Amino acid sequence: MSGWVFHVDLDEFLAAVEVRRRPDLAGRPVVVGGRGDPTERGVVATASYAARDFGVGSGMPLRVAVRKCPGAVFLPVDKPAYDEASAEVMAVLRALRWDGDPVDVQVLGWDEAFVGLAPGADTDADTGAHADGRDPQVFADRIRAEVLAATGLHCSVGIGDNTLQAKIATDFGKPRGTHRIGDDSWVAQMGHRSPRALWGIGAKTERRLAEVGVTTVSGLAGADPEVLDAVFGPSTGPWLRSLGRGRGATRVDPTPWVARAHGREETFQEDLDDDAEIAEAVRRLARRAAADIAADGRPATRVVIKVRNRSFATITRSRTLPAPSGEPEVLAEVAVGLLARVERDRPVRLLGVRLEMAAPEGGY
DNA sequence: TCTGGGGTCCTAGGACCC
DNA sequence: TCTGGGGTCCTAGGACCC
Repeated sequence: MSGWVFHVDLDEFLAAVEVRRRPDLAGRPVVVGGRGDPTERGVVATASYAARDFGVGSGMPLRVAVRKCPGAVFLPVDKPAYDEASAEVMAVLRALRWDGDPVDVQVLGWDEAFVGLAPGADTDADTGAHADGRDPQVFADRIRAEVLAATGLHCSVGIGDNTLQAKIATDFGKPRGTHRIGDDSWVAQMGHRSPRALWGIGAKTERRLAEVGVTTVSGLAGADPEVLDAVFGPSTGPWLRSLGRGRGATRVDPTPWVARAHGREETFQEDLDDDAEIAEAVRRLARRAAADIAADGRPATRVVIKVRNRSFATITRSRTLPAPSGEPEVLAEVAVGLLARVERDRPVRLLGVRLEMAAPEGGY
């Protein structure tokens, strides 16, 4: 074991950024999502805690949210504002020092990151990682205080012996708090819970695990590896078992994230039923995605389109290009051409175009 | 009351080749 | 006599996360 891992997660991030620039909204139910119009198609991206008291939560259709909380303030998703606020927070984290030693930061998304001591700082000869007298609780409180002082935003911090434990611990600390889960307390804190509590296990996997008799984290830890492999495959099976045992990366990886693909998709306010209109929409989405990969300076190797019809059935069609291309019109033609391979029998609610890119120079 | 938009990774079957 | 077997690429779909 090489040291503590911290997981920093901003509280009600999108709503908090909105409140920061509109202090009159403080304490009020605020719902950020879609274009900010709760009569439109769209879902809740973030609800403030005051809105959550009314039963509003992430992923909920805006039309449902407004029914549960008619008095809420509905705001559109303002990506540039959150990009900016996120960069502020990450800069604070990167500037942190723990007893004078620098830290590594691994960004997971707009509002969360792992933080850990950079290699070298905590390896005090052979004494072991936690034997150097540092108090992780004190440092976690410092992280919260510094982020708040520099950005005006509240966060919660999880402490773990690895990334999985730290990530899960944060939820127990929310809001505005800290919590620790370590190898020494994993079973006591997590053993009795549903596997769904683990980062990476969703509703579907929870159900499939239950079908083979695994209904708790401890049950997953002790499950027959052959059964897991047979049900989930030779890669996913061992990984699931390791989750049950509370295993995760013990090092924070500061390598900057490099995108594999860029995509654009749109759910239409009114379903499209005209082939020419559909083709034109695909062309438009392809051009936007092409602009995204151009900004990355890498050509596309493969084009994928996505078509979701009125009954929510989703079809994808893809083509690997004979040679990589960054030409918007070439990519748009390929995307439109893929439409011919979709037998459409009803109106379309969503169209998407994704461009997979060539690996950057030097690989990932 | 219908269910966003941005991503990643894994699985599985068929084609193709040796 | 039914028609090895392994490796790799391509395609479609599924699951998950923020």
